[in-house]
Amino acid sequence: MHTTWLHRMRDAPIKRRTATNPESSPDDLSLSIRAQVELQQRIVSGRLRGGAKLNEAEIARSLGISRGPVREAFRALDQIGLVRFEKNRGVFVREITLEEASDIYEVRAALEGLIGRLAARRIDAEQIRKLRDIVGQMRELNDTPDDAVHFNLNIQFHELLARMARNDALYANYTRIIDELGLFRRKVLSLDVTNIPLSTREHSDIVDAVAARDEELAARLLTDHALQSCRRLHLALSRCDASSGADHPVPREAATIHQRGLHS
Amino acid sequence: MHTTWLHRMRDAPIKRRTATNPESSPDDLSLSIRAQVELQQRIVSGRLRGGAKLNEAEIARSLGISRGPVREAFRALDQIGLVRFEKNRGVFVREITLEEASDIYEVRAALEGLIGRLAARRIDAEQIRKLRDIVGQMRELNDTPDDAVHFNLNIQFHELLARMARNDALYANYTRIIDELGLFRRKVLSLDVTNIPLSTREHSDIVDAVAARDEELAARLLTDHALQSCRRLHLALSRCDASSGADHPVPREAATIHQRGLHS
DNA sequence: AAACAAAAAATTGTTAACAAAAAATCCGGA
DNA sequence: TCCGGATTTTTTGTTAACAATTTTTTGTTT
Repeated sequence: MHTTWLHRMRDAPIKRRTATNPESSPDDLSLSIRAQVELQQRIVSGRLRGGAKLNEAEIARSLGISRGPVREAFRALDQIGLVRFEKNRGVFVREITLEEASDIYEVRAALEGLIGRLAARRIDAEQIRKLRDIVGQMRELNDTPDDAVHFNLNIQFHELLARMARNDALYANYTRIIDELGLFRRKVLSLDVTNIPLSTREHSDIVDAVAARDEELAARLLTDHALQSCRRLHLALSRCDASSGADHPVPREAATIHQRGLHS
Repeated sequence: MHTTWLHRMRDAPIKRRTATNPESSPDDLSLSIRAQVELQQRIVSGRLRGGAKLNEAEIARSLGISRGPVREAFRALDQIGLVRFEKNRGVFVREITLEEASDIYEVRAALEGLIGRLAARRIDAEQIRKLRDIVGQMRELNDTPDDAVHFNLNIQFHELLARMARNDALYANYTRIIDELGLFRRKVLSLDVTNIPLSTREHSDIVDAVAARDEELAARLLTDHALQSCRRLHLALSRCDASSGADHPVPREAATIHQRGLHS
């Protein structure tokens, strides 16, 4: 339930304050949450690129709020892994190395496996129809390839499947990882790393496995699919190696908690 | 590297500001981070129990700081899933239902599988010795059972193994999930849900598999081990069902982002 | 010009005050 | 005694001011 309100917000963004629906006004969201949503969108969509410095006062001004809520949003984004604190120096959009991306892809592959298993167990006919619809849209791109469109369909497909697994913790962890990989979006989109017909075929096979309720096969296909994506990325990146050398403010040391635990 | 500084802090807490080591002073940590560490420990250790309300002013006073950094710490803890915001009502230590715990255990099982696979691939002799040492300590408890001690050894074992997988993203996600399950600590410890000899045997088998570099076996054993834990918890909880009815401030609705993504 | 030091400006970390909402208290009436 | 409503108190959400650190600029020297 509460795991999906933000996505619902995207699916049905027209909800405004009305007499019949007085509680969905943006006033229900604290300023720090609104700031977090805004910044998260800017980062994941690639409008704010990796390494960029986020100026508290400037952002606060641009959002029409004060610095307090902005700082709170920063702390949340830091935990998500989209942003990085450096004490007395500021916060920066996280930059991801190829090694880190590979690590994340490995985790994603593990989660995809579980998603496949659970989705195969719990999916219903209507949901299968939705998946096949997306695959159909992918097929149409075989004639007129458009990497950006395929990219979005791909994300849609996997996000939908993740929801169908009906495991809130899994979904939350999955979407967080996808957002983290979104830091790579610009690089991935610039290199046209995807073979659209091949990718479409893989998605089609996945739907078939899930529809057949073959948990093992669905798990294996989805795991391999994620690992393949990682591998393709590697190959493409190693091809054009010494390409872009961007100059960002050089960090010195990270002083944050990020996402690790205690176990006292 | 930066994924482990907090744990290193626990391993060697004596480091103070010295001429030779001037940078490890607590002054390097912002107040919000110190607040987060403190609160996280209190929650994960069970000193702050689920549903408890966290009063900003009171906590700020007890830590000798102002409310600003405390609020920032709250936002971070909210993202981790240890705390829950309710607008204009306050923050509460998150309560976890059995269903949620099961979901989290499923995710944990998937991650444990990957941990087993990678650890089997990358572990070295010294690390194997460390694992066997922990298993040895577990065996000593067969004579004088102590659930709390076994609990800690168990966590130590898995935390160590997670580190040996040498995948920062995996480790970060794993420890976060363990902390989340720590919200269950009180319940788990109250019921003596673990069969110590059996558990010890399972850990011994896991070390053997990893030491033999059998990735498949290690992955399977660790996955099953996690699922078994979940199952045992289920059984124990269904046994003593209508036990404790605590009365906490009743929440109304969650208004937070928690850990989900956007994908604009 | 280049390099260094000092001063000035900008930015972050922290605190304190203010505004608004919720919770607790008080009080009158059935 | 118990219930409902108004008032007071407490607590949260937000902003603004202050302190401390870093960055930039300026000025001087070689």
